[in-house]
Amino acid sequence: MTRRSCGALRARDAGSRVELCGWVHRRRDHGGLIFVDLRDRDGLTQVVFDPQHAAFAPAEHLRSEDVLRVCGLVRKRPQGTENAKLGTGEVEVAVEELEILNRSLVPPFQVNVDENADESLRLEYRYLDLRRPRMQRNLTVRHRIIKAMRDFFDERDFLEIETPLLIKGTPEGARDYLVPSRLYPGSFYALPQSPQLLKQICMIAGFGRYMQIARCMRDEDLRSDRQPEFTQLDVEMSFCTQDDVLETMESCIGNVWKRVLDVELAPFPRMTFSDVLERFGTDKPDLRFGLELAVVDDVFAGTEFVVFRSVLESGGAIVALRFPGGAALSRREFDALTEEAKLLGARGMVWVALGVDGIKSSAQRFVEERHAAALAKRLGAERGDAVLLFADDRVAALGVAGKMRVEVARRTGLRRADAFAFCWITDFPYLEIDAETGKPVPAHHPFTEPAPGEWDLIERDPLRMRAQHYDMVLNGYELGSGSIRIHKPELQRRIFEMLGMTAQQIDEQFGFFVRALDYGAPPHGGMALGIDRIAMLACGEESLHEVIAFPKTQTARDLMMDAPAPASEKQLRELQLRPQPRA
RNA sequence: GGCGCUGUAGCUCAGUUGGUUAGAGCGCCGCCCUGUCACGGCGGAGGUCGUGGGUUCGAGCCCCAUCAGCGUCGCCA
Repeated sequence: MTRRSCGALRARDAGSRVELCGWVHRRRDHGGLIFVDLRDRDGLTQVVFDPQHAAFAPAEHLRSEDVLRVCGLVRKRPQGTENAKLGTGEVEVAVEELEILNRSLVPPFQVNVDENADESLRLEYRYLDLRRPRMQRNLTVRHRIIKAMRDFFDERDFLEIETPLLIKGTPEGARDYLVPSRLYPGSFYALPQSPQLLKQICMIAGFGRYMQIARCMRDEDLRSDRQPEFTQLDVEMSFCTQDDVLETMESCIGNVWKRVLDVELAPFPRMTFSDVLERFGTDKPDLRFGLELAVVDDVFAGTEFVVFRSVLESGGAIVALRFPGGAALSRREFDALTEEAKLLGARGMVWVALGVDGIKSSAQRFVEERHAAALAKRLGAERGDAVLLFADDRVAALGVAGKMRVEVARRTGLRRADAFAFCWITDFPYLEIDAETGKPVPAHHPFTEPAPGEWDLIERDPLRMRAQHYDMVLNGYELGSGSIRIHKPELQRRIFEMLGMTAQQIDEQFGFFVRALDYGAPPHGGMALGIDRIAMLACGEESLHEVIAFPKTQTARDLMMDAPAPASEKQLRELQLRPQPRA
């Protein structure tokens, strides 16, 4: 008698006696014969109860999700009753012994059917939701991804080093989750937004090659692709160039896709930030389809059309997007599309339908055959397509056109669910103008090394300075960023000063780090990739909820545990905390 | 924090212009059935429509507020 999983048995096992443990997936009671599909993580096996055995009577009262141990004889199913849909479908187990290990209440939603429950109900009864095939499959894929990553870096002589969860907060960046200190009332640990400084210190400590599957927390609002608590593949290397990091991370992902999904990835295209913005209107382009944007100021040079003319005169741009087959849209549909564009931030939208019987446009009087021909040529559009035009200041027009590009692709079915289009974005600007203060601030984090030979721009033309910073993008999602770090203490202080920090502030907040740089910090760089997003896309899912065992809702609650929850008086007293009455 | 969508039976949903006893499928309960696998057949129970207020002779439907889930903008160095 051997224990087997519910997905294991095959025709060759016929004749052996086995023990199976699992949940009642479904029961089919024929009166004189009862079939039960027994389920575990591995699959389903049909077990049969025959009236000749003592197990038959209790089997009449089995219900969905009861937990069983059965023993019996594996036998081939009678000819013609095999089930090709099941891996175990050639055989069944004739039950000789039944033990009901536990009963289940009637579940609040059907566990044996995918896709039928409300999100909040699934989260409240997450243990039942996780029993379902979809979540079992997704979490298995997630496990394999993480395993493949660890194996890959182990093979390359990286060391996994755990960094603490209770650390010192940083005022910059995302909002910290704070943990009050009992021993130091009024003081707080912060939970890491990332192990950034700690992994850099690991380089200073001489470990050379670090990786970690790291939990990170950010107290910001959620999205379907953003959780307050997430897992990242965190990597750092010493004595490396940007190309070294890119090669390492690309190989890692290539390995993961090969080992987990058996998909051979092509080399990732590399694009500069300014290039990708011009072509796709975003720094995280979805490259599963073309539909590249075109700036068509020249096509409309000297136009009488007041909207375009005023934008051009004020230094703005007109950005064109091809809509394959879009000429078939009705005016009503174009109007709806225009509204959609406005919701995405467009000031307006001009459409040009390149119909077989001529041109139609929302700016009919100003769009002539020569305009249409020029647009078609620039975009590679054909008769039957439409062209959408957005006029605004350059960045805004590109941005809206970029969002509409994705919408057009969605409508025309160009976003293939089974395609994986990775790319690298490089040469980001080092600084951007802070919208509130109008001052230049680092576009990413302040530990990034400027592009080679561009340090001196910090005095002359800081906004032209580029960063040795890079993003990995997949299907329009940012998977993660990395950079070559500053390793010279004086340069690091320089950046902090540019941020407006005094020497004292630098010492209070980052003193430990700058001091570490003072003691022989090697040149180093690295990257972090969001494992939740990687798992989501690898599983073909559109929400992180589907690849995280116990996710938070959009309001950062755990519906199963009902967290967060108030602390007891005793706990608050010990921490010397007192909740403020609500204003 | 702003805007939007959703909330009706255990679950997924339908519910006409506000008008008697709020429907369906699945699930559940009972009976029957020895080859089903979304088993089948017969019968049955079950909801006052997220919550609170308002308009009205009358509200699932209209209005206001509120809660929850989701989407989106802000935010995410």
